Amino acid sequence: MATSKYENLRLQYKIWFTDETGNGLLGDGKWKILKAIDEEGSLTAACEKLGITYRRTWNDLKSIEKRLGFALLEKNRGGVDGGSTSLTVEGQRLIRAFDIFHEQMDTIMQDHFRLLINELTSNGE
Amino acid sequence: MATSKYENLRLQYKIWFTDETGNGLLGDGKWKILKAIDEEGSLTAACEKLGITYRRTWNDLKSIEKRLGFALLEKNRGGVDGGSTSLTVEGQRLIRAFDIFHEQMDTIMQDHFRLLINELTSNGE
DNA sequence: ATGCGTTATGATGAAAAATTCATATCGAAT
DNA sequence: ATTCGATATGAATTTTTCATCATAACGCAT
Repeated sequence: MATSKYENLRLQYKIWFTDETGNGLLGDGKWKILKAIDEEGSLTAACEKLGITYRRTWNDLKSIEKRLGFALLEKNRGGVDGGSTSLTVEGQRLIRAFDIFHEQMDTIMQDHFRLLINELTSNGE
Repeated sequence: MATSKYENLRLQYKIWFTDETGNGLLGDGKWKILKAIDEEGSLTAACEKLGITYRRTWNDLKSIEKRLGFALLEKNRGGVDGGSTSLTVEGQRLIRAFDIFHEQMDTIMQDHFRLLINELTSNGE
């Protein structure tokens, strides 16, 4: 049995943090933004890097700040270079934790998915 | 340290199947619909059960049929009872597989999430 | 042949989300 | 005080998504 109707199925997933009532706090989108900010040191630069609009990103970050109880970002405006945005230590720890979690989930998910596909293809058709 | 800024964080996730190019094929929403159809034996009844519109559901199912290579549903219309919709054997196997996968992921996710929170709360603050 | 309940579809409109455009604010350096 | 580049926001516009309404087609039983 070389091919099966399941062979081109892929698995995708999303994870996100919420508060006790289920309101979204931090998900993949904002996680990527925060990572880019950490690398670039600037919101504007991070947006260019990701190819998303400044306006949109700014809204997203505002909603994070509003919902999360503590600061992830340190913003400075003015100055000779116009300003900058960077992550607080806690922001860095949080995205690092998200990184690790993603790595773990990637492998676990795909492992289990492979098993699932095997089962689907073997016992039937 | 009784409380921490992380203590009311929760984790949520979504999984879905796609084709090789990332187009969504089957996710939680359609999975629930299919389950309801399997239980009710009718699209109309399934929609009422879930509290969603027939029109919407019908669109969703059409998109599944279009993208997936094989049939999940067996539809009959007319007849004394007006008609019916049921799952094919393969449809049943697929949603059963989704069930199992979800169960596995639920426990794995929460286990790893707990570890993550522990790490966040212990080494820092 | 007609009545019934279900599947099948088009058309319209409302609501929400995303994008675009414009503009204000800030502060170090000159 | 003026310049400059980045942050901060409002407002309008477009796009996308979702909900509603109306209506056709179907086929078994009577």
